[in-house]
Amino acid sequence: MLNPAATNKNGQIVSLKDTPARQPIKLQAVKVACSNCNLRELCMPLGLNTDELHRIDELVTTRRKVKRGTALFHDGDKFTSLYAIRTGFFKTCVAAEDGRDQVTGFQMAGEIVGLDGIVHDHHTCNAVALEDAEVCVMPFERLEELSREVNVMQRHLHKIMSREIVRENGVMLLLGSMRAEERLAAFLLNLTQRLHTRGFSASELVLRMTREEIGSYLGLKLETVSRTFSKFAEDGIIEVKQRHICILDTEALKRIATPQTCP
Amino acid sequence: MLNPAATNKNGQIVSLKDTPARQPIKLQAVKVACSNCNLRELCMPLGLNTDELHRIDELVTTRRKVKRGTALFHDGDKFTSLYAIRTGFFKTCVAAEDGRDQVTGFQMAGEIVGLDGIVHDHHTCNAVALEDAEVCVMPFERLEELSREVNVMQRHLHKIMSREIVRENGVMLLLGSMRAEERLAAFLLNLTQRLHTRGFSASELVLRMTREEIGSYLGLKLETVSRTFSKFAEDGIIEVKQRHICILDTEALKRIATPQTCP
DNA sequence: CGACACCTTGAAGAGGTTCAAGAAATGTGG
DNA sequence: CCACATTTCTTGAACCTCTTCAAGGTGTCG
Repeated sequence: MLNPAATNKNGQIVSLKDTPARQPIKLQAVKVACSNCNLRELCMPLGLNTDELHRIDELVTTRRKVKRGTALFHDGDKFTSLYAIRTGFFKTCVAAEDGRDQVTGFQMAGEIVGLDGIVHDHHTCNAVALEDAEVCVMPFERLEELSREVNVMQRHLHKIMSREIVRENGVMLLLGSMRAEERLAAFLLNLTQRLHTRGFSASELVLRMTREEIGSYLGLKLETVSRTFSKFAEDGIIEVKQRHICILDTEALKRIATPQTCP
Repeated sequence: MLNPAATNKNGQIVSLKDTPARQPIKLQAVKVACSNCNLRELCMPLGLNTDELHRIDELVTTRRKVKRGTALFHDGDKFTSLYAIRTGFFKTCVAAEDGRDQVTGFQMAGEIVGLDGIVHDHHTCNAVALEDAEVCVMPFERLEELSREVNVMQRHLHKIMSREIVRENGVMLLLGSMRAEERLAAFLLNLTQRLHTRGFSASELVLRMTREEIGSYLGLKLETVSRTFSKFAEDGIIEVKQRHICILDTEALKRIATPQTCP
């Protein structure tokens, strides 16, 4: 029903409903307008009136392209803006002094990164593109101004931050009390659910990250991730071909991710 | 130098610099005023002018007492307010369907709880007092109104949320990539540092939570927490008498919490 | 004083890690 | 476009950290 292959030639996730212009036009020449953006319902509040919509078009003045493997921002960078992901896929990670680092999240189109920077005026994590990406730059001062004047925008900003807090609570639950299979099952369900929201298949996906990155996020070693994938495949729950995953039995994944205490 | 026993008869942490009135006066009769509160510098932004200070006094209309072991709010409760802790000590925890629950944080005087509720208009975790406590109720609508009108307040609210996000990033690093001793060392250092900020000793503390709650927070079993305490004690790093902890060698704890890759 | 919650410690066991080797995919330069 | 280097993934075997199960000790509160 839904098209699992709604990606461009690089396999990137490009859009919710249609594909943006592919011609190599100068970006500066393209009018950046949230009011016309097909991702608006993911980044922006609903229920804006015409006037408010125009106000919001003043928020994003520039877009920025980020090449695969490079950082949108680094730990320590001055904080100036939040970023709404337009295309591509990111990871955020924090680094300990001894070099260990921990992936704290994976972000896809329509999601916001950069919230970590607000508190100290400097970022405290790295945001790295896992595939060529483009983000909408939202200067934070302008965002604050806007949310003083447009109530729904204010509430929206607060919800975005609260959502991130709640998401991290969930990750803490995962890291603190789940076993390897439960973690990976929960991870796959989370990814597919978010992809599904964006119009993709709920049963087929292409992982944008390595086993090591998945492991870091889930508090496991890459070998454990690989083994657990293999186990799921043996059990007929998923099909694995490198980064291509087919989910054959969603219910089984759900049972694994949220085990029921037998009554 | 600093008085580690700046607690009231119940061992509660009561204040930053002096002790509030102990007489059993009706709370409604006491004028609630942030401008006079000795914890203001912990909850509220600095650099408010006189006018802004008075505006802020309109924010907190009521205080609420929470008995030890009872909840300030539950998972599922309607979200109405944020709470600034005035006295006492809280834990927040999320519950999985199967009954497991995960402590997501411990909060002390001057800290804010309730941020999880914003995104869905309902709370998604429980906030439970670990000792008799009192909180300042900050109706969120009023807080939003205030932050529309007082810029420093707006920025402050954003920083509080961002700080929580950054804190949780740190916990994810801990849960995802540290070993038991590292976790407990980091935990002790974090607690004492926060207590120190509030005028208490940096080397002596009384734990407000059980070994099980510490374990839940750190992703360990209570036995492991207990054993690790014992190990630290054997090594002469701390002294443990039930919930009374004396830190004898802070540097050792730091070395354990952030191991250096030998050069 | 007795009941209850909390903490400590030991011994056995399991789940995940570490180390290692090889296979598959991907990227690079001639 | 192919050869080669590099990265990524898989799988096995030994090991280790933490958990589980169990028992006893300590402290607290009605």
